[in-house]
Amino acid sequence: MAIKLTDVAKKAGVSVTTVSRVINNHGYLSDKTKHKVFTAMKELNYQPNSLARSLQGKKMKLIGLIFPGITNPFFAELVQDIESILFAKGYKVILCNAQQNKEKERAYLRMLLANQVDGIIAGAHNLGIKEYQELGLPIVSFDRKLSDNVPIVSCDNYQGIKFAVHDLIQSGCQRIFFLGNKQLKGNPTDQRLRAYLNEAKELDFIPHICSVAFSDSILLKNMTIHEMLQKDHPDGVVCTDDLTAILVLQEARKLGLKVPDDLKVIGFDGTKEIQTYHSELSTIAQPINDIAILLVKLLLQRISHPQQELTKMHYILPVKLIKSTTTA
Amino acid sequence: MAIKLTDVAKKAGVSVTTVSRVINNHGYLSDKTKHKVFTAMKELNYQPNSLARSLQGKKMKLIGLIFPGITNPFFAELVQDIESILFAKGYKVILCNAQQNKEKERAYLRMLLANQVDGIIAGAHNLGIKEYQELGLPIVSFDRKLSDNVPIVSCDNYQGIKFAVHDLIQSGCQRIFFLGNKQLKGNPTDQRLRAYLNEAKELDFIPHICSVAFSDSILLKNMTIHEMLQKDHPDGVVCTDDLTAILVLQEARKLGLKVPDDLKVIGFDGTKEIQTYHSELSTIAQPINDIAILLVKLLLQRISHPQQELTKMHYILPVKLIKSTTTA
DNA sequence: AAAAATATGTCAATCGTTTGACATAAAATT
DNA sequence: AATTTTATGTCAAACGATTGACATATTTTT
Repeated sequence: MAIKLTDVAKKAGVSVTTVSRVINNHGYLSDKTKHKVFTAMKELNYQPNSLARSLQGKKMKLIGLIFPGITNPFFAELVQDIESILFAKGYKVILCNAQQNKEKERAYLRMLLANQVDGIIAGAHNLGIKEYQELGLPIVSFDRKLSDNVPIVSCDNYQGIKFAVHDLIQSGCQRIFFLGNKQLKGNPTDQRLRAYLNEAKELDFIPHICSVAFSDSILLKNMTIHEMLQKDHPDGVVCTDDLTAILVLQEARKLGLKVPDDLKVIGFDGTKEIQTYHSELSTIAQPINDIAILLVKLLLQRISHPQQELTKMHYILPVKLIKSTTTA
Repeated sequence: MAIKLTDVAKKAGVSVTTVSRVINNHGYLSDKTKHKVFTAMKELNYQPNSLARSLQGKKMKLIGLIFPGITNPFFAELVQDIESILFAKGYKVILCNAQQNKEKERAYLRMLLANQVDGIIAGAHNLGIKEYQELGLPIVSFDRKLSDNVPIVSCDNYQGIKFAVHDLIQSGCQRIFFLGNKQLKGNPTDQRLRAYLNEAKELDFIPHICSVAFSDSILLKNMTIHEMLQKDHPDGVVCTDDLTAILVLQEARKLGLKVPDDLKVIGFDGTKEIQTYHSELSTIAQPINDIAILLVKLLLQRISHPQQELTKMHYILPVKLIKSTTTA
């Protein structure tokens, strides 16, 4: 059995109450006793049982992270940053890969509740608003509208696509396609398509939307991209994520199209990984680390002041154009 | 406050004991009562408090995953697979990004202990054997020797590099370099260098080792690779991971070397991501999903039969050569 | 009709920790 | 020397669920 409070008390020659008081710094305590207790704890390598503590009302210091998965480098970097920041603040993280699965996400929510997490950072959103509202837990959301009382953090999606379109225009493109999800669901990411359409009007070019969904298989995406390139002859493609942009580059190569001469491509996300291992790709970089910092900050605020009114519901962080050779 | 046992009992019109019995299927129970209780649980959306249950000695159904991080696609895919498999078996996962940090890893171990995890899957190894032995927890390890009583799962590292070398030889290479970690620490991955050296002897070529560490920065890696390509003029490079292989391809392009004509490159890992987004790269593919399945299977065995003697300490799974254009 | 099996309830202890109430003793302040 | 402050101890009740002991019905089987 693991070491417990009574063992520490015995070793230190004090009562359990005193040990507990030392740990929780509660009531009067002499330096001598504190020292005795701390050394006993060290010698026995004592770790208070989180479960028992939190039954008493103490916080579990546990956060649930719900994301579609971590194989997309964007989510991998975001989740890793969030975990690191939380760990530094003494929090632990339960990882939930919800994929595109409603039932799995619902099961995760129940499980997180049963495990007394202090809060949730949600970046996957297969469920309706209702199930999130009913939780009665501090939640913050990345890039999706979950419910009226859940703050959202996102990058400046509108400005990002505006940058992208302007970059292509300045590089001389005339047939600029939008490649991404075309469904508008009331989420911040809807601004990407909005920005594209507005800029088309503004800059007077004809909008062309080629629709691929996040959940489409690679084969399907490749097919769609192949058809677009072959039939519609775009000279510029704005992609709503970097991975899709790379598929475009690969299909272009197969078709013998020269990038950037025949075709210019720009992505979205700007992860370290893509910038390192696909350094040719121009992209719109989301400030991943800042997003992570803000998500954590807002969540911890909600946790420590649950009934405090939210002054701001939507936090928009700036994006950066990273120009490379695919739009040279 | 969350719904608890007493609330369910009241709603169902039975005693708490009965509700607990229904949940744990313990003792005599009529279908009628079971039904009453289950409907009450559903109506109230009741979730038993895991903490309280596991104070009673029930398992937390919680597993700690210790890995260097998840931004490397190999670990991302492995961790995601492990999580999915565990979730399907009713387990939850605490994510630990140990990086290259001894202290962080130690802190994670303490934390996992305090949170009463049922076991640990370890893929990061900054710590010595001792700290892992002292845990008194079921552990399984990926690719590293942790301790005499911790089973190891790894791919067939030796065969992998042997495949790689043979592939380069068959493609006509004569100056084949090994690019990776050259330190031997008693881990299964040591077999990679061993295989290279043995094959050099066997096939009668001069071994050249270019050392880059997993923890080196990208800049440093690039510099090392640049020098190797420029000074030593290899015509084939065996890399111990795909990401490094891609750096080689990028540096080669900068130097105007034609791949595969002037230089052939082969990687190691074979993640879905690299195969999709760097489909040009020849590589040795680890069976990631099978590794995940086996790690979980072994861990759950250790958890359910903790004192059962281990019949086998090292599980080696086969690798596959995936031939593409960088070794054409 | 008696015996056995099934079904439910009451009560209390337990898991490890926290915390308030209360007692008491030593040290510091008047 | 009297009073206040500081330091520690004892005791017991929580937190929410589990489970064994025991009692008492209600069914089912002989």
